[in-house]
Amino acid sequence: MEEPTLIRVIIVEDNPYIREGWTTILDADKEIVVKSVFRSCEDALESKDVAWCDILLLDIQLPGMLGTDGVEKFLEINPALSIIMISVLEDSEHVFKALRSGAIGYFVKKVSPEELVKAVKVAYGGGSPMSPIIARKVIDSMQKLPKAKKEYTLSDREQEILTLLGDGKSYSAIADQIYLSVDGVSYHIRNIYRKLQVKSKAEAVAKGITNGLIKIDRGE
Amino acid sequence: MEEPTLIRVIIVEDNPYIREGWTTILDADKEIVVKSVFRSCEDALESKDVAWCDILLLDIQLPGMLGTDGVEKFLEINPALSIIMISVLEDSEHVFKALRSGAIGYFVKKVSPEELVKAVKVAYGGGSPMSPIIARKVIDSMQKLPKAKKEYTLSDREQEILTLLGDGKSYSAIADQIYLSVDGVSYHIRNIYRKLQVKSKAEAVAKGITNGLIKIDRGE
DNA sequence: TACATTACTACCCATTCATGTAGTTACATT
DNA sequence: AATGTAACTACATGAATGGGTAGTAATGTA
Repeated sequence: MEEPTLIRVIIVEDNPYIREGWTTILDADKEIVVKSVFRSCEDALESKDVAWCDILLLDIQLPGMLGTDGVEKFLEINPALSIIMISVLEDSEHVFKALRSGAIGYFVKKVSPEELVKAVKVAYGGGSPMSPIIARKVIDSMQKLPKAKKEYTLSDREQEILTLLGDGKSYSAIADQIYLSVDGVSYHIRNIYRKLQVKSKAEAVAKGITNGLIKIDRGE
Repeated sequence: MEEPTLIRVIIVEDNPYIREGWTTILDADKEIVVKSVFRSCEDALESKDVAWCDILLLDIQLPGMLGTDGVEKFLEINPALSIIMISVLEDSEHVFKALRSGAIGYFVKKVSPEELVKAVKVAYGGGSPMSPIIARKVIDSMQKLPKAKKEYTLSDREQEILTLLGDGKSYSAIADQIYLSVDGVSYHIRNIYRKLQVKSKAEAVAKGITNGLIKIDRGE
């Protein structure tokens, strides 16, 4: 019987040499045990081991379902699974697709045995194993999006009202909610329009969201 | 005269012990030279060294301007500067503020000498040095945002019109632009409202943007 | 062929919006 | 004490909006 502290790993990789190489490397570590090995997402998804294991090493270029597409399916079965992509592909497109789908780490196949073992342990410990180059791609993408925002300066009251406009509220609904006359609301909205250089609710909301002026609740 | 291949580092940190410790550690490496050391962003920003160096190690909790606020100022002076935050603070808020402002790496102060040296070299090599735990926070935030989008299926015509609504166009302006009667536009907008479960332009635009239905041009 | 759906046109109407003008009150600056 | 400004209230008005109803041509489906 194995110790309960062993890190249980599944490998999905079509190349038999790499597959066996990884298995050997990981099994050699006394904290890690490779539970199952598959050559496609389809095979792995049929297995019951997915629900029991901790870490999944997943290739992207596989016969049948691509690894990036498999990520979500594996997580549906076992949301606690930590998926590390290990692929020859290193371009931003694949990296982001994988990470946005729910993978928590990404390595290139030329990974060294030490790195592989470390990656599994890091993932098990709640971290994201990835090369600094991959990390940089992620950081760069974070920095790009919120870039083009002009600095509009709205008062607290104006932001509050703009947010309510984003919820589709009418002047009178806003007036009720913030205890103000309809004309008071109108007063602020005029000022918002002037500052944002717009002339309708829809335009104001659009600029408000794209410039981070409105705190969005994706809750509903 | 120094070799041109030396990695030039600036340190901004108010604690003199840490400051000197880092300097000693980094200077001991033969590829790295610490060019200047400051105890506040203000001091560093006055210096001309910022424009010449490669790496900036920046604390967050400083007297005067916070490191997270300083990031943008340093990058204005030298956009090629790679800024690594090294702070006692590890919460998501500070991590994201720093990284979104333009920092490319983040470490906690208990960083080991080896890690510090490695971080500087990784940053110089175009990577993002950060602990796996920090990386995980970043990945988690990536996965959260585009998550809650329900799949609303709008026709091409509806998307087209919704995008125009986002520009603040009126029914008649849209009608003119896409060669349709005002009532035709009204027809589509009603359907958009039904599908998105909203009842005003502002609300439709808000949902359109947050759910990726509107292609935003931040150009203007 | 009968029936349903889609993409409109067309008309109506109460409500809401955008905007102009004209006060009032409170507070800070000079 | 005078001036200015921010945050409102109040009134007015034409234009735009949202929603209901009805009809048509084109397309697809049973």
